[in-house]
Amino acid sequence: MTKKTSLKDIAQVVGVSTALVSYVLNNKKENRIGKEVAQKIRKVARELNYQPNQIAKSLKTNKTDTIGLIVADISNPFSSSLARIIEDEADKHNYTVLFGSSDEKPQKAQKLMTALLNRQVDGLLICPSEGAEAHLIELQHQGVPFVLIDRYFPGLKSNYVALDNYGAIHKAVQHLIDSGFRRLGMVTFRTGLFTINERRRGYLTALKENGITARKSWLKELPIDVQGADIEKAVDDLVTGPQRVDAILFASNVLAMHGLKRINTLRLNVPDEVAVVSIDEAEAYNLFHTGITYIKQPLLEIGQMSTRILLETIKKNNSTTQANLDGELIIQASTQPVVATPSNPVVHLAEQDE
Amino acid sequence: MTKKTSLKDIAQVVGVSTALVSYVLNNKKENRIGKEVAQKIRKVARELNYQPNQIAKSLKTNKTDTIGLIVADISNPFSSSLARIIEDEADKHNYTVLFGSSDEKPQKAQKLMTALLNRQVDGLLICPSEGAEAHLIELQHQGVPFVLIDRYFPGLKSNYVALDNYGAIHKAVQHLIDSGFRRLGMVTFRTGLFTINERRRGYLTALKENGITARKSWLKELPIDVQGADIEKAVDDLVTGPQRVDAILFASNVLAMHGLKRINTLRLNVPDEVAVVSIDEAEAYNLFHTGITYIKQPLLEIGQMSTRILLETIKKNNSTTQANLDGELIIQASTQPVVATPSNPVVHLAEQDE
DNA sequence: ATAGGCAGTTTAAACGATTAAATTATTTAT
DNA sequence: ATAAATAATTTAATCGTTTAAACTGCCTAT
Repeated sequence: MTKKTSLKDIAQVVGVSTALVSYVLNNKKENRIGKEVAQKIRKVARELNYQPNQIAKSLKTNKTDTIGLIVADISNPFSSSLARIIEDEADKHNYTVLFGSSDEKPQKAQKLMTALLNRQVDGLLICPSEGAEAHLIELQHQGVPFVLIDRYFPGLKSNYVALDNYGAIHKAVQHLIDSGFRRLGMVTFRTGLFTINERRRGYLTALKENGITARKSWLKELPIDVQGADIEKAVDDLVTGPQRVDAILFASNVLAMHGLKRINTLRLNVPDEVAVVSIDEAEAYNLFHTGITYIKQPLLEIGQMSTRILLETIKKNNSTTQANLDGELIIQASTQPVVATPSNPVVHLAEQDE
Repeated sequence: MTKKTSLKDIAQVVGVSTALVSYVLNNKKENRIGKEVAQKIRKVARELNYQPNQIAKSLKTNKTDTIGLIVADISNPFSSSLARIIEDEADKHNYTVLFGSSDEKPQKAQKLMTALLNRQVDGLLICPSEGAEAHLIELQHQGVPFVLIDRYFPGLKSNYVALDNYGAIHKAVQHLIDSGFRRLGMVTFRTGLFTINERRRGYLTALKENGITARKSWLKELPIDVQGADIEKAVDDLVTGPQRVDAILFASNVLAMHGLKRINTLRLNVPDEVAVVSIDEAEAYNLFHTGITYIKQPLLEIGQMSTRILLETIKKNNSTTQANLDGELIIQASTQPVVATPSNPVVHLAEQDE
């Protein structure tokens, strides 16, 4: 790369000190600088196409105007949509975003954070994996500003912005029950993550409140690094056998994606043979033969809010903000009450088997 | 943030100069450093959890081990998948990725590049928008290493890695014709971008070679910042009227997404009423009632190759690499030859109307 | 006349690393 | 014993900025 022009170059051309050039270009000490010199400096800066070296600036000011974003996988639509919102919000404040994918692996997340922090990011937006808690405490001790996104740890007093998972799933389950479904399967993750387990709690509580005994076989908990085939297997289990369900709730877009694919392959009619609700939206749902009822996460709000909180915290480490946002239940055809037909008599077996 | 330990801190504790600490921790002058001192330095560094300040290092070495990625929109699955591959490849070489979305707007792309370059990224991976050429030439003059991804300008001698668009579309069209479809619609973008126009050329040439006269109404060219409704309208036009097509080729995943949504809404049977081919793959296609034939871009290769070329160029500005990679045609049910049935006699009207 | 004030500008240190060159200490050869 | 060679370490400049403090004229008030 050819050398870029520095303050020194401008100073030399104009015949002043670099300090003065710096003052002028940063509009400091405005009233104490000669008008003509200021103008000349600005003119020369423009002519030489001066671009400040942020690295040098950062070294001195201890600020990089850069934030780090750590998600599980940037190629996941949830993550990339969020990334885009965060990028836009950061840009509004002249911040730039460094990113990395943790693959849900704590040690990879840790390595990422170190890399980002060594590059002196001013703060972090983190979608934490299971087992991240200890390291987050470490971050707090170091005084690194950060905001958790989508997930948080109830025992950790930190900023976070997340969906009210319990409430969202509770709402979805209630809707299914109100629509006449009673044998409700759920495909979710098996993990120690509080927010994910809140989804299970929402499901179980709503069933209980409606006097439905949850069957063990209805709840499919899969590892967080699940493969598509496992999800398909879970769906197979749910829709066959004497204890088969009449509705399935997918706890994430990845689960729904593979689940719907399987339902598609099995040529199951939705909602006649099985109703479906998903958490997260996905453009993909539009391609399914039936509109999919889903819980719409307030992504824009999550992204903007978390970014703003982070930038606030960077400015002055004040209070802790914790936000549990409401999800909106978007009702589509996949949970329409089933109308009885001769070939498909509506018989809800929930209370009568065994 | 609490102050991190610096070379100076270590030097003070051990009672040596910072230079020596630097030499030890970077394994320089290995044979000329006392064994015990070296060990002690390493020990103290570990104890104080020393993390080098990359900013300071960068200022001195003029290297940040950071590359910038500029795509049209990081939330687009094509971009985010690529981003993930690039991230992984960069990580292998201890590079970190800064990203930004240009929204296909040249001035936004320019602003982004300036921001990234001021942060002294070592090089750029760019998916350029229309009108970016002048600015890329500027980059070359500045000696900024960069590699274009997915798109390039034939008049610009620069590194690039892209799909062989002409060949890919040609292959897809030939496949449609071989499968018995003759009235082939195409939904693509209207733009000055060479690579996009290569898609149109592939389509028109393949038609011509097979003795099919392309009809103007078969080719739908939409603005690059197209809205979903426009795409749906284009599909409506293609599948209705006396000149209606029997197959549609979508020139990108965004186009296919909305197009298939519309086909879904219209309850058109694929491929009986209209065959479909798409460029780019998408998980979403799995949710469609029929498997979608598509051109699979060698994403992994594109991402890895472009990153490697960039890192090579950063190391020593040598030659120019230009790669046009082959797309693979993945044939699914959406282009199965239509079998005649009483209710759906196979009559291809291509040559007989008007 | 002369101290004080003000406008305009420069000096110089600092941020945290790297690294060529200089320095000091030790060993070896004569 | 002494010069030369080698080993181990330090000095000091540098990267491109920022910014407190010092400086230089000039003007004004006493």
